[in-house]
Amino acid sequence: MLEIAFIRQNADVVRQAIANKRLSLDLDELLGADKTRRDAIGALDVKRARKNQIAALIPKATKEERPVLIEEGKQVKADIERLEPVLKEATLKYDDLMLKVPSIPRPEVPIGKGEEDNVEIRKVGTKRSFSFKARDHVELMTMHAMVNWDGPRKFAGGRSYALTGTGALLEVAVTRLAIDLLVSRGLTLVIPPVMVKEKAMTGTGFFPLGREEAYAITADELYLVGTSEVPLVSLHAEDTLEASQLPIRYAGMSPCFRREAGAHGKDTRGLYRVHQFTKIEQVVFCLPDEAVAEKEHYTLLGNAEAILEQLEIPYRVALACTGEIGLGQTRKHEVESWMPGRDAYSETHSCSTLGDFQARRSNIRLRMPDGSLAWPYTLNNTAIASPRILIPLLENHQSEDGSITLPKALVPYMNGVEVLKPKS
RNA sequence: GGAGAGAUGACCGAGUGGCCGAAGGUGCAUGAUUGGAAAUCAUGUGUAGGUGCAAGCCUACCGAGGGUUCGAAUCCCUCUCUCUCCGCCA
Repeated sequence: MLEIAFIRQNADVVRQAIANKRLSLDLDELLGADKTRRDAIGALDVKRARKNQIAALIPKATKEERPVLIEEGKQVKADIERLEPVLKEATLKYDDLMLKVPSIPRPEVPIGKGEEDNVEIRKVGTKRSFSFKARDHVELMTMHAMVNWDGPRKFAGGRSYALTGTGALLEVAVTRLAIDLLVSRGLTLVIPPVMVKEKAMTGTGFFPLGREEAYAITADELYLVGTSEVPLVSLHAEDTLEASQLPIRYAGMSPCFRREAGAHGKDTRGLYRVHQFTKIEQVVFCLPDEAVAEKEHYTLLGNAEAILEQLEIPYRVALACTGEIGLGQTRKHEVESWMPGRDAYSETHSCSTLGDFQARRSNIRLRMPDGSLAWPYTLNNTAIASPRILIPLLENHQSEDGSITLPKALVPYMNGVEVLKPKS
């Protein structure tokens, strides 16, 4: 969320950000709502001031003055009751529009529409060239009985699955590997609630625009989170943090739920796009300083890369263009792992800086050493998301007979097993 | 799920209709005192919005929302959260 004063003074900058992020918000509508709201506040404050004056005068008034004042008080009360709905309506509209104002992308973010406009930063690792016909993860996982495909689709619907046997063990293994790496690098592991109130979704920027993406538990007015970023950031909602507490670095572990409402018919094969997955997410709160945030951003990116390195998965890092970064993000790097079955680098990690966007929305304050109040910056990045990460893991480490040679770092997490042999 | 208690400023805590943004205490800050500290004394110490060049002024906020009243921290209703006991349960 941007500050209204900033929006008023930099309307063109905000308009440009709206256009570059491919949003449809009409800024003039917001500025109009702001004007209406401020006019209403002005008119109402005058009446309220008079109300308070009268209320203070009455106890001191003489018998004769009293009825006159009470009469005026009634009149003022009527005026207030007439003005309040005007303000309320203006405020509702204003609040609604404010939640749709994007943060301003940082200058280095390339302007563009879609994925094709993302800028590749680097490629790491070498794509394997296979001397045999490589299988995709669906074939491999089927050979290894790592997944039950059909059962869940009957009782849980499309895009559902059950990891079984070594498939399930692999998820536990990569998850634990990621946790250990992050903890060794100073992050605090958190297992947060995954059912949250609307304000957590709004506070982190996923609502209102992403409402269709979330599962709602209507009976209890709760929502299933699509990432532990939501509860981890919300952990400090309404708090005032001390500057000395920062940076706060969390590693969240949670199931994640996504309706994939806008992706019907897309990526339907296999486990690339599913409704439920497990993710270890990194979340950082830091001082509102671009240099500090930049350092944290690249540290988070480095953590993700270290995990891919341990898993011996070739990947590339791209700087997402304006059309591909979210409402609140000011900069996003995508880490795309090489997936031979798709013959493409595909997103497995997403590293974002959000500036004070989430802090403002979630009302996370920061007490600076000089006593002043500020808003901390927040950042996040995937550490590992499974089963998606199993796709490059299995596909890149397969042999001709379908067996999987596990990367060294993963072996201890698989009880010393080095090679997984297919069941059939 | 049932019964009860509660929610006031950084913290503790008073306040059951009017001059209460809120007593008192603690903490914190500044100053005085001191060789220095403690103690003591004095002063100050919330957030947000509106307006103004500024000093300031006005408004809102005593868990949240609504109601009664000329006037609500205080009365009424709804909700949320916390605690205690009972029940159920991994």
